[in-house]
Amino acid sequence: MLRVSEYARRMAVAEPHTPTRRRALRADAIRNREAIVEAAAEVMAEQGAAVDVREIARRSGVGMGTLYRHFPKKEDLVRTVLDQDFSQWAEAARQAAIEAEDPWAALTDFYRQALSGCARHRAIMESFALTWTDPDPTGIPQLRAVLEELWARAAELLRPGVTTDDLVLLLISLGYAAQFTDECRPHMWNRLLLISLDGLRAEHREPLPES
Amino acid sequence: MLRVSEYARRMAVAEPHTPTRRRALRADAIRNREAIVEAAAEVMAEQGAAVDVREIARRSGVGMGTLYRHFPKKEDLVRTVLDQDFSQWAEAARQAAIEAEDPWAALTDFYRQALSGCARHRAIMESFALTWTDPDPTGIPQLRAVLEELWARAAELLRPGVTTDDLVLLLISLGYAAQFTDECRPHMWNRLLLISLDGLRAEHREPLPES
DNA sequence: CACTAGGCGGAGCACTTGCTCCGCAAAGTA
DNA sequence: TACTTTGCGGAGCAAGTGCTCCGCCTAGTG
Repeated sequence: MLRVSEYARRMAVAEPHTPTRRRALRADAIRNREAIVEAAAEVMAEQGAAVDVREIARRSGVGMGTLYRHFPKKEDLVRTVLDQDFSQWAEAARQAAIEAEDPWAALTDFYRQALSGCARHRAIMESFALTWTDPDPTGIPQLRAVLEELWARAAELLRPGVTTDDLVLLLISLGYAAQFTDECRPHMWNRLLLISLDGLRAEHREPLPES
Repeated sequence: MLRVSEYARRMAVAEPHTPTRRRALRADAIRNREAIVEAAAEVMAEQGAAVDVREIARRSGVGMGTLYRHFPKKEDLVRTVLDQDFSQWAEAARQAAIEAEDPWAALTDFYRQALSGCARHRAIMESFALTWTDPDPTGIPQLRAVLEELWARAAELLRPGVTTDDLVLLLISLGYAAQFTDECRPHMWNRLLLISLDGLRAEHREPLPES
């Protein structure tokens, strides 16, 4: 019969990275992990997810071995950063919306906040393309939920037939424009936003085509 | 003193690919060149310009040497295909516009034609990103000219303050949406288009922000 | 037909990029 | 402090991709 400590060691060998670790992470390991995520977020905002892993290691002042110890696949790191940044971004936009006075201002402020985020974070825009058809999308449902609520609040003011999907696609579409023009004409997307939102108003009664 | 033929040969050695060649291209060379461009156009529409050169060689039934003889850099081939496809695409959209009955229908038909092209040609969409800030842009001026004309024709019907640049950016923005949703919801972009165009109508008088 | 310039094919080079391996360092423990 | 276990660093491997090199072939010519 095995003693408990013996059993624990065997399990630890069998699954060294199981959630119930034998010991807590070492202090330097925690520091390094945080530095990696921070550097990755910075560089992914600038260049998107296709960045060289060596660049992330360099910026975080850490070796390749360390990086891959914490994140066995590049994809793991990318997902971690995306989960974090996408959530923060969506939450900031939601806050902007709930602070608004009326339903229409809520919609406008939501888009304004969200789009200024898109303009400065390449990886977030890219993540739409990845998660749009993903069976287990990361953040889209979170975003959909917010837009669903804004849609419901503004229902009376919205053109008949407009769906939450339309609002999501509008965000993605303008997000691309925002990123596209960010360097040479930083706030040009505001004009398109105003135009599009006016097109969403209830006074337009021409029915929208089936998608 | 040199004989003329001798002189010509020396020149040919000095600049073997000068427009005034010593001889016309061989028949097989012409066939191969066309096959390469055709295959490249096909694969770039599917996958964008980042495609593997070997894939183009394979599809055109030609070796790497042949491909690089005709197009010394991948960039040369990409530009050739893009010039061709972009022009065809822009021309098709222009045709759709001039066949329309009234100025507003012209604008609508132009966008509809252009966007259905965007949806099925990745490289054209990508080329916007490349040529937007390019000092010597390939096709954008051509496109701008058409939109400029449509803008002038529809001036009375358009919201005050709307510029040709707004129309260009709207096209790019919706083009992204069209491509984005092409696989799962092929014509969803039509809804956004209708919404955006309604936002462009003269009845909206709220001034647009400076860009 | 014979000859040759021009064209062809694809193995292979150079570089990038995701990832691994293993000798070494140092955090945590008794 | 001495020792063990966890973590660290970066050279180097493997696969992908742009491009070259060179021996062979053939279209066009006389």
